[in-house]
Amino acid sequence: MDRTLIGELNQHVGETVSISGWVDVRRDQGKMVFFDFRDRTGVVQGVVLPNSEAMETAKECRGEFIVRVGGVVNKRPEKNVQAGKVNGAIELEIKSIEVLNPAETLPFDIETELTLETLLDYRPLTLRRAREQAIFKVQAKLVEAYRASLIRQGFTEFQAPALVGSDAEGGAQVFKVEYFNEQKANLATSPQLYKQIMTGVFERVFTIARIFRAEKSATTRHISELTQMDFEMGFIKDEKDVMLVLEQVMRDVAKAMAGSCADQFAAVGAELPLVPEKPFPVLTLKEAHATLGAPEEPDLEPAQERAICDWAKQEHGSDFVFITRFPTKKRAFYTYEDPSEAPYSRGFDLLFRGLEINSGAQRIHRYDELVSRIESRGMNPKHFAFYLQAFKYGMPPHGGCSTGLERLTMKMLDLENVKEATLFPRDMNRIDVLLSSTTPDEPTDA
RNA sequence: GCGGGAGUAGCUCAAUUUGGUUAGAGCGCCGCCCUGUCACGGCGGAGGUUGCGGGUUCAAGUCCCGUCUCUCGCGCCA
Repeated sequence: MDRTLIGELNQHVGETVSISGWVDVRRDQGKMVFFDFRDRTGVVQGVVLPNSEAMETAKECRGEFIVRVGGVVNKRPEKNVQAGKVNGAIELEIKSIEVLNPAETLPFDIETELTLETLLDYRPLTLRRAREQAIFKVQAKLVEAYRASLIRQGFTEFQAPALVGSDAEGGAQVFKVEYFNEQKANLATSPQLYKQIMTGVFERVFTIARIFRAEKSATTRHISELTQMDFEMGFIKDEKDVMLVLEQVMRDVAKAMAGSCADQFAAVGAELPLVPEKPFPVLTLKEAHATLGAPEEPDLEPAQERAICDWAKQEHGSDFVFITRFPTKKRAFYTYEDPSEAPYSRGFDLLFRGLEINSGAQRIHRYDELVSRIESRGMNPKHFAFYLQAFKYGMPPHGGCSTGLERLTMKMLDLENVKEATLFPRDMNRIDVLLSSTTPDEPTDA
């Protein structure tokens, strides 16, 4: 018999069906055994009645067993209806159970609170929890919405390389890689330079790239491998054009969350993002410090980021707030500075619920200017020759920005640690070794 | 990198303040019972080198030193 999905069982009341999935919970009452079964579409209760042929197998089944279950979809008696619960009005009267694969007892309790360490040590299993499923469904939807919004706005997606030849940007700590012929290579810390090159090709581009940072940071918002959602666009007047596109992306993302992730937000206990009808509030760095009654500094401290976001929520009903006009010396070398605006540059950060989730700017587009900026930062333009070709041969005025996917997911769902928003987080002390249990003799798929 | 907090059963935590008999609980697991449960319930049971090493003491989970790990904040960053 064909498989019926659990989420569609309510359309098959009175029919004999076959479902396949996991044993979520078993409640053995002696003469009767109840189960909750789950598949990708939902959960349903099954009941093995006294004297059923399935009883012997039912007694053997435990949590996480993979089973194929045959039975009849029944309406529940009135007094047994579970209001508000998925499939709460039906149940499966079990006629047969086939164990497709047994399972050992899980080393943790599936639906109780776990420490971060346990959560990550048993990641292949903890990801099966309803909460974790909700988090990564939301993350998938964030990527989908980001991509859809930019495509709608005329952007072309491209794939950025993760292996790069030199530490072009400086600043961020890099992971070194042994390359062919004793050459040195690094893992990319950003797709930035390739993104600019591609702007010279397609005018409006974006990439969703894995990047790697070897910073020795132990915080709730740092990981060593992360996903950066970047776009870059040509023919802008100034950084405000970039901010407008980003704001539209964030509005589309928020709309997607409300439209298709309400259940997931409820499962995690998070609030949907607060998006103002008016444009997102914008403060210069100077104004931000003034608003907080703090002395002017070259950047916002984490506590100040949280305070400004509280202010934006109170005064503008917005979970989002832009900060602009950072000192040029605090920004990356390619950041544009108009002489009339010095020493401030045309960069911006987007704060969301107390955290910087995006950083962007208008970029330098003139070759000579870029070369002299590189030199003034103590770097050698020869090392950037590959990149600089794009600027020597016709590069439009342009700008772009970069969103950290894990941070966005974290704040979207009000999670306490970015690692909760990362499927397989890498940090100073954690990297899973998938092949550690295989001996050299043992062939692997890798 | 700097500064706090923590490490006790498979999981989540008590017991540490003020050192003192046999280190407890809930969940999970195993056994028995249970015909309407839905975190089912009841009875019973197994399960511990208190992260590791050293020290103080008649006596250390508890105090001291070292070390490893986790965690939070700062720096830095997305």
